[in-house]
Amino acid sequence: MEKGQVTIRDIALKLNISISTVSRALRGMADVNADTKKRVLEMARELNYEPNQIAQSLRSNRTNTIGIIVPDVQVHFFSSIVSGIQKVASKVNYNVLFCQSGESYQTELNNLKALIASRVDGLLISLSRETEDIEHLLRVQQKNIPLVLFDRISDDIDTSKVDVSDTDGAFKAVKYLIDTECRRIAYLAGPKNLTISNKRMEGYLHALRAAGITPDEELIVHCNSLKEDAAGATAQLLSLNNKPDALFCVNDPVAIQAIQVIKKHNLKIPEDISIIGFTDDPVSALIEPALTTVAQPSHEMGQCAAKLLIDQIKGYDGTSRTVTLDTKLVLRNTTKLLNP
Amino acid sequence: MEKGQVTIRDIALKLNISISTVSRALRGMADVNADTKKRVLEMARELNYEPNQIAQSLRSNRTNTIGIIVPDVQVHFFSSIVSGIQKVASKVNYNVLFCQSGESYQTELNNLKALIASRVDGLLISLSRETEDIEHLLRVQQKNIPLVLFDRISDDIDTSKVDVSDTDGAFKAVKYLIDTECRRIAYLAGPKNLTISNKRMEGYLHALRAAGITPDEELIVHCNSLKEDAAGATAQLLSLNNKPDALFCVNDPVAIQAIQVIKKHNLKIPEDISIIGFTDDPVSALIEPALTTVAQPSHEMGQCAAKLLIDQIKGYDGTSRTVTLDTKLVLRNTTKLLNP
DNA sequence: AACGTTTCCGGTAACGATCTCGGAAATTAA
DNA sequence: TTAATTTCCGAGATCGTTACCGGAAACGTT
Repeated sequence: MEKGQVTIRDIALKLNISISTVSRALRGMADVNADTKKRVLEMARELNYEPNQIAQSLRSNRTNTIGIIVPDVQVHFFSSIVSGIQKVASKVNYNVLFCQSGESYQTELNNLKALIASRVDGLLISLSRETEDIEHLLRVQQKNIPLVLFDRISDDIDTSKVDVSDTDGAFKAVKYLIDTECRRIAYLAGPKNLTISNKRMEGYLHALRAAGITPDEELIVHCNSLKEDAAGATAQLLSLNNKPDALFCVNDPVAIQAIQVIKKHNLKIPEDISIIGFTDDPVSALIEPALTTVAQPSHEMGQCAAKLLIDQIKGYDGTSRTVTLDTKLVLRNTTKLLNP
Repeated sequence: MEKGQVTIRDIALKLNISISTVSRALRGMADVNADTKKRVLEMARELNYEPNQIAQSLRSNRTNTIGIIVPDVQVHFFSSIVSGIQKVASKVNYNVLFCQSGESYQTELNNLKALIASRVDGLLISLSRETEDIEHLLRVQQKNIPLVLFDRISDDIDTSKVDVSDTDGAFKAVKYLIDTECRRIAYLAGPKNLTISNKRMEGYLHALRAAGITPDEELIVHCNSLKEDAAGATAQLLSLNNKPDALFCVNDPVAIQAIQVIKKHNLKIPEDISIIGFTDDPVSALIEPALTTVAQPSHEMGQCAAKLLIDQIKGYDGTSRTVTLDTKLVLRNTTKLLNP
């Protein structure tokens, strides 16, 4: 029973040959005797040898590992992305070092430091809600580490990005609300510095203006820490003299909170007030009433981001590209039917 | 603009001192002049130096990295565990290499191979549904790699484990059904080789017998690939001459499927048929009717497993321990009220 | 003044794998 | 038989870091 793990040196000693030969045999190189090669492979299997990727990495300066930072993997949207990333990575023999920022800028910095120290070959990051300064990302670029941002991206850095058509998705949602006779449409927004929240706001405003409706500032409410604020924000909207007849929400959790509050106020959904969310969380199809929402292809987003990154690592593509995935309005029961 | 990253050698060259001194200075060792140390630290910051953990790992034979394998991180129960693991690990400066088996035995083997090659300091594994043979886990032990199993554990290996009180949780659930006047209680089970499914069956049978009810084999139905089978199994139960008046389900997704089918049959929940799930998925509180379920502390399970593993890695505890976390019956609206 | 101590620093050998180089043995060609 | 070539293998350097060892100053002690 040895202490550490088996090395090529152990194999070499057992067979009384040099480690160079063992290395060549294991890597399947040409200039090694067929018989020697067979003996090496057999011995490797017998000793249960596994190559030491740490040593390989040090030598080759490549770790075959990519790093991910997401805000919180407990959010289904992110776990779905992480799943997509991991599957693609594993298919091309890349490992995945996984971190969570917990929506904290400081933790994001720490995560990044750890991943850089681990010499990941590339990075996939979805920014924390607190992150405004992207100095740390620029430092990543200075080190020539390939970087792909997804979902929570930043416009202040020139790198590859994957996002969804937020503006267009919001536009489609709000247009649908207008088409189903809603006129006072509120927007339950996210934090003011969150890019995706702002892009969805653009779509919201655009749809209103396109229909000749003047946006009412009273109807745009921001909420920060999702659940708690969302309930308060909804209550605030319902207490207006001139109540909204529809609610467009920055994401599904907010929409679900809104539904609970509206139910408590004994208002009918969608007759009194229509609701549309964003994301298509699995919960949304199961709640009562089932939530109409703008679906984002989360799994595909992860796969796409991973592919972009790996292409960059392998040097297939040096340019930074932004891929925008399509969103789709999924009609359920929190919205009225379109009149034919 | 250099090619690779900055090394202590670069710092040494710039300051015209030896790499040994730089190393000592960076590690804050005693025998280095205060002024020299200051200059080294300043230069390190100026050059944006990050220690190469790969080299450190090779030298020290420790990677400060643990590996996780879960079946599917998109399942909330697992993402919650993974989140708990990652938080604990990060707090003690451990990295997390993340893999998914996708419920495939072969993929689990591949994952394990990759993690061993990466020389993780320890492993956290929740077995795939396909896994029956645990030879691969024994090989891990032969290599003296600390291993902790969680949730999907196996009785055939002596190692640290974290699970929940499955049997007791099932017992409490079924007892509650009996206490609320249910008599023909069906069990919608998982695959036959799944330990947790069998343990829950034990609790189910125990509760029945304790109440003097003879278990009816007709009322125990197994389903494999979760969603599709669950619907079929439920339909099968509803087509019996002597229908069940309650359904105990191996997990929440199965219960939720069952609810949909039962609704379609125009049966009233819980008046005609009561339902209890297992896990307490976040969805369960939001669906209509809200699902009564046996809650498992998933986040805590992750944290506990990570702590056990890290204690083992650091050599605080060499013995293999099994921690069983408590389950809690969460009463909602798919069950009748208890008569006082 | 001669000695021991302390302070600080550099050389060198590892960790495990790979790659380059060169050389010995075996084979072929002349 | 000798020369040329092929086949196969080993020595050594290297990746970035740390640990061990030893040495040169600078200091204090008698």
